[in-house]
Amino acid sequence: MDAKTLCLGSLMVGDATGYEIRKMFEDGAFSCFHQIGYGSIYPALSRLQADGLATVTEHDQDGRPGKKVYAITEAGRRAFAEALQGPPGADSFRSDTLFILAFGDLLPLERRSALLDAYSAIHATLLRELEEEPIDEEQCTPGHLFVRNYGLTIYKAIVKYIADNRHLLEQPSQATDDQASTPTPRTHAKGR
Amino acid sequence: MDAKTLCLGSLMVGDATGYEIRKMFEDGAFSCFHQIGYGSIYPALSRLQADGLATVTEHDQDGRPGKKVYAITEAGRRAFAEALQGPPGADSFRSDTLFILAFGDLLPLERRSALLDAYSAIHATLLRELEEEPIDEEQCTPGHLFVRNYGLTIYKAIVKYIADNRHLLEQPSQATDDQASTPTPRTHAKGR
DNA sequence: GCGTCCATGTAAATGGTTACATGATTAT
DNA sequence: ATAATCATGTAACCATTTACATGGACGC
Repeated sequence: MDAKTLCLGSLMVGDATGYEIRKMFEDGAFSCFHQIGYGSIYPALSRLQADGLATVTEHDQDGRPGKKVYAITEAGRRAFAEALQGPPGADSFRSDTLFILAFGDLLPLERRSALLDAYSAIHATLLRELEEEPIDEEQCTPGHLFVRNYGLTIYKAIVKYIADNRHLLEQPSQATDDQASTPTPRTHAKGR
Repeated sequence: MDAKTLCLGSLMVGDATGYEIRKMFEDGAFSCFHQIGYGSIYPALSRLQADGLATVTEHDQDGRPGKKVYAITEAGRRAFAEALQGPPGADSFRSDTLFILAFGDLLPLERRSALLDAYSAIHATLLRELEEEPIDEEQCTPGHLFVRNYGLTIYKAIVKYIADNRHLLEQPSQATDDQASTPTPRTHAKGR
């Protein structure tokens, strides 16, 4: 899903500046399933405007760079509806933390604990932010509700999983507890 | 986390060809939290070899291109342990399906149902594959167990969430049930 | 016969992230 | 004072994805 469509989606919810759009993907409603930075947003908004899919209103503010509030046009709504038509691309999930944790036995115990703490904390924060985010009765569609609750549910499941299973990784047993620079070589399984 | 480190991780588990490494990220143990294609793997393996972090053994097979089995070296193990040291990058999750579903009220009912069915089915499949994947007693570390169970737990949570909440999106009530080319314009919230 | 699995690799294109450049206001 | 928030935009860099090129074996 390209940045243009993502921005159109934001504008479907309401008029916004580039700055506000990024916030929607950082904190807001969309944060759990897509993220984009300024580097994608501003060029996308320019193209949207050039293509007649959005309009701009400049609100000059003393000092600060003039706020550019974008609004979706009728053509923009059509283009968005059309973009929603095609078969969706596959989900993609990447987690360095989980990858590192998979090799936890190469790490000292404190580091394992620190990683687990941080990973739990970040999801607890995300959960809290989603919970606290006000739901605008007026324009909260069933779809928005569905994905919001989805986020809540998954974040909760993650926090719970870590609490319930961190003991698996926090047994001091493992190979080396000191940060040995020579990790114990294990015998490999024969190539299939 | 770059492709080189990812490949080293694969080789830590056991010797493998580029083809087999990709499978580990497509079906196997790592599939739930990182994915890479041939385009990243083969160049990475070449560089690994050039840097002395892996060795190759060519098993010529009649007809087919010679199988190149890579094995991690002692230097490779050290490099991998070091790569695990730094602070992990943030997780990244992207889902076109959830984004589309968030705007479900622009879609006809059948499409909403089809999307939900497909999304549930794919996670059910992923779940089954992870469950069926044999766990090699010998070399199954606590870390591997932790991330495997993590995958199982999350996939289960997703399938369950969809079953429990799809009704939110499957009410025929919504705006247009026929695929209207003019989606009902809603009044926007004032920009903040 | 046709499609899929095994198996490797390269090249181009796409597109996103990061860093840079700028600067006032507001809260601590 | 200092940090964070508001606010826009560009350019270089990096990396992944996609398409291409090749081809035998095996099951349907």
